[in-house]
Amino acid sequence: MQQAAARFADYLSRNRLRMTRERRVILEQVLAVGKHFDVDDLLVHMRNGGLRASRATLYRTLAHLVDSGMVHKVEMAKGQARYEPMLGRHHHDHLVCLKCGEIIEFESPEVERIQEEVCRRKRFTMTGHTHQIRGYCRRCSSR
Amino acid sequence: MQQAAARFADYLSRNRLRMTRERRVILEQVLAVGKHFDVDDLLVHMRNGGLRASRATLYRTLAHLVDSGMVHKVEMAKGQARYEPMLGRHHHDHLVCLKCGEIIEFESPEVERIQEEVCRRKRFTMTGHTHQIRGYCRRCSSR
DNA sequence: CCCATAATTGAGACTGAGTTTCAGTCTACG
DNA sequence: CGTAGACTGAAACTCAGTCTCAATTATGGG
Repeated sequence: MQQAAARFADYLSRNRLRMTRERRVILEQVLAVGKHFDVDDLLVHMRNGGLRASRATLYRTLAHLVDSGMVHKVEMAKGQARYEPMLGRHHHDHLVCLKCGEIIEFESPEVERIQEEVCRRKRFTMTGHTHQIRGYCRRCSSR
Repeated sequence: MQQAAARFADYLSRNRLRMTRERRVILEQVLAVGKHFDVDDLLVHMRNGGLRASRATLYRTLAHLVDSGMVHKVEMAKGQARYEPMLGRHHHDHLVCLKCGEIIEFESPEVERIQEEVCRRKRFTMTGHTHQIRGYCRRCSSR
């Protein structure tokens, strides 16, 4: 947390942005909710803790956190975005359960390698990717 | 086209749905615009041809075409959906140029294989997936 | 061939996620 | 400190897509 705050502060100052109370609170809460939350989860979590920030500020701050690389944005179908803190975590992709909404992570260096190969072949400069597998998790499948 | 119409008619009757003028026109236009269009492309294309259907009907009919497997829906970031006819075409994924919007297709049986392997390991029943690589196409990269 | 029934349509209201605006507030450099 | 310029919240707005409902139309049975 100390470290995260420092890193965010660093990002902010490098971009002539300011460390405000709202940004401090939001960073702290993002770390507290843990992985795979959406803006409403965060809002509820904050209110439960007696804290608040407007939706607009939440979106604005999340954008900065994403920009700084401290948080990843995961685009789900129909434009519902979820976020996950990436503090020293590895890149990974997701299995998404269509029934219960569970999100399971997976990583595959092999897929990464193939992606790079594909880009090389197509002369494409990759800046990012999304790889999502949809279906039913173990629990939901068996019912 | 004949074939496509027959296939759609078949899908409709199997689902107690009706073959209306609007649906006929939309199917025809979907095939005419070719690959990777969004709803506005389709609407414009139709108006240029002196044809029309309401937005609501367009969305409803596209949903049926997707359901019948004749068209695939490609979810882009921020909930902008694009569609592509799949008449006897192979499954594939996409490279998306962030600058000019070009969409390049790629397929990788190897990735498919890995996906299945991942699902097996996680006891996950896959019903579909999205695999998109974002970046800059050859032309946009070199500028 | 015609009718009744149920599906379909279009216009426009509505939704939900996210963005923008703008006046008042606050941060932090000098 | 003071102040330029960044930040914030409320509310208006945008955008893609969905829903409602009254009027229209396809279709299967007689």
